[in-house]
Amino acid sequence: MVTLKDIAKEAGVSIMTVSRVINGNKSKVSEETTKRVLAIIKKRGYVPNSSARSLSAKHSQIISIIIHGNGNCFRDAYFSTMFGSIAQYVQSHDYYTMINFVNDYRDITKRLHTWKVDGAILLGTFDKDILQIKEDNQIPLVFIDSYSPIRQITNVGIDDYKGGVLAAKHFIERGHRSFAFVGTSLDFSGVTKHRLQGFKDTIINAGLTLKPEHILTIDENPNLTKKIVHFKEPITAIFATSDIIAINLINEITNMGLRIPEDYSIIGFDNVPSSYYVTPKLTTISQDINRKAQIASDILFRHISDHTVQSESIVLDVQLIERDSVRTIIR
Amino acid sequence: MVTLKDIAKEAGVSIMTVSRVINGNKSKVSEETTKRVLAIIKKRGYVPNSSARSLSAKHSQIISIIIHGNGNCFRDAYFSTMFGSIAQYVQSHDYYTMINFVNDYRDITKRLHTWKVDGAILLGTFDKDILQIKEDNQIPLVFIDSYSPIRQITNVGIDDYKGGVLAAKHFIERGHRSFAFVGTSLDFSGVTKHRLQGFKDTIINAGLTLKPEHILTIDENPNLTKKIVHFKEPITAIFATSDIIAINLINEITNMGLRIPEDYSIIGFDNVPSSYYVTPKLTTISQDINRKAQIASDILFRHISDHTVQSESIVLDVQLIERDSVRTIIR
DNA sequence: CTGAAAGCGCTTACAG
DNA sequence: CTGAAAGCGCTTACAG
Repeated sequence: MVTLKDIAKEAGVSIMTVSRVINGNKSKVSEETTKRVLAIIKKRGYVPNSSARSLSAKHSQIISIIIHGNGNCFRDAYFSTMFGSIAQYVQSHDYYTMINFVNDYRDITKRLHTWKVDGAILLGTFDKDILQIKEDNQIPLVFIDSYSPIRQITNVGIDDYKGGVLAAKHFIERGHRSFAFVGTSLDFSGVTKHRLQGFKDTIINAGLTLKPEHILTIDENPNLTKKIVHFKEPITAIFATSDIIAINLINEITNMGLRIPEDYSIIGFDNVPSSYYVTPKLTTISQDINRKAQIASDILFRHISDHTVQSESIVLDVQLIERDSVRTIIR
Repeated sequence: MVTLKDIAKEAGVSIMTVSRVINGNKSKVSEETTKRVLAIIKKRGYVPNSSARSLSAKHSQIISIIIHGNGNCFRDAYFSTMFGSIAQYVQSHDYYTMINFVNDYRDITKRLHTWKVDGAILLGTFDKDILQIKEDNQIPLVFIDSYSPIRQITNVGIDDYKGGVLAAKHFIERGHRSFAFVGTSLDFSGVTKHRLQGFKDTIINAGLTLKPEHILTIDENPNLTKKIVHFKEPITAIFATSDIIAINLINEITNMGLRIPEDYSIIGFDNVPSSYYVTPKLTTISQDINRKAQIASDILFRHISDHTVQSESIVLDVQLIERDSVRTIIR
């Protein structure tokens, strides 16, 4: 393994000079020396030892992507597209990315500290533990899609409330009067809560109602579709909190011999590619995943290069993409 | 930042003793001391400094997942499911995973050496550079889906040839006599080549032909679908080298006012969830992604714990999942 | 079962 | 523009 020392020896300079050349402090080394050292580095195929650098410099050039959940998250197109996009940005900034799955927020600290990670992007729902996470880890932290009463955090999210509003409006405009909402566990996710709130508020403002028994979570309802089909008071419109859920619903309802959108109209969320390929093409609330990833990365690196930067919350817009899964009811 | 030294001082022992406790060399430390040290570690929230450990131990507990391509790979459900699954296995083995995108194989060496990575899993097509990669990086390397004339490499793949055979057989059994093949660039991918070979051989063995002009790559044919529809000698059966390609074909053909499977029958590859949700449900060649990920991880860790283990190539089986995208032609 | 010494390969801080 | 010294926080190898 070739080291700084080897290069220095061959170049007839001290290791400090080589170190400076490598770190691009060109102004401090004569051009001639720089050239010579660079040539030797290239010839010998020298690669700096990142561990040694981290140990003495007290930072690592590592960004951690913290994921609340496990590897199965990657089955969700929204999630994996976001992840890929972030990882790409991190690498293009010349940082290394580590990936960490966590269930308990306390795992985060260990994983971040042990590598002296320079910053982290947190994907998933950490809502109630955010303050503690922030206190335990005094490095730049960017949350994605988190909700917290704590103001001083940096979060990149979308207007989930508006998403709910748009869905409800669309249903109402199309003549629907009876609704259901399907999401992931409300206990956990601020995202789901806000989508529901927007949906509900809009319905109520229109003088209609969203019955509590028509608000369902996939986690607690193994026979979700059956339940919906057998509601005491039948409904015609279903708002699902993700395209994955919506597509599953379409599939199960269709398998029961019913039709979308004739029997049930459905709106999804995320606008993943599958929402376009499913039959009928899914009407959905779209968000710009790439933009979200880019903004999150940009903010993170800005915070890393200047620790005095204030925390900021970015809320991206959403819009309804009208396709074929909502029918018009004429009375 | 609390260090070994702090713990040692508080426990009234040397740092060596603390080090031994941390690394689980219980046999070498008295039970009483172990207990006391452990308690202090917990109390102080001590986390070992991985950089320091790497520097002196000359290994890192880091596994690198090397991806040939960029962040957009994660848009492919096959790819991202595989990735998530591997990352999960790595973490459950108490290793850290780093993710590296590379275009040029020479990037690999730098990224692996700088962190003294303990092992790597390589996703994507490295076929022609494999020998060089292996020589440059003397650590356990597991390739996934690579093809190389080099025998002494460790690869986990599937029977791509058989996949092609199964597709051709199915088409022929269903009365098809004229075929097209759609894949990614043949220059690059052994996977594609073998799928094509199996497809072609089977067609030829049945006394039929696969015309060279009916073998298309998506990279070099922007108007792929149009081309297919306007073949001089029309075809009825299309074998696509991935579900993504197949689903895109279904969509574009449908948009042109033609029908699947009535006008064109299609078989995909991978059996990703979307293949089930698309209309018509896609007949496809399925592979067990999770199993592939698990086997690759297992082999990697076996090689890490014992460097003398021989390289091995695993070939997993594939099967045809019959759904609704192939029609029966009765003559 | 326990510890003192040396060293891993860098950077920081200081000196010239 | 260049360098000698000290130190980052661990592990290895040796000694007892």
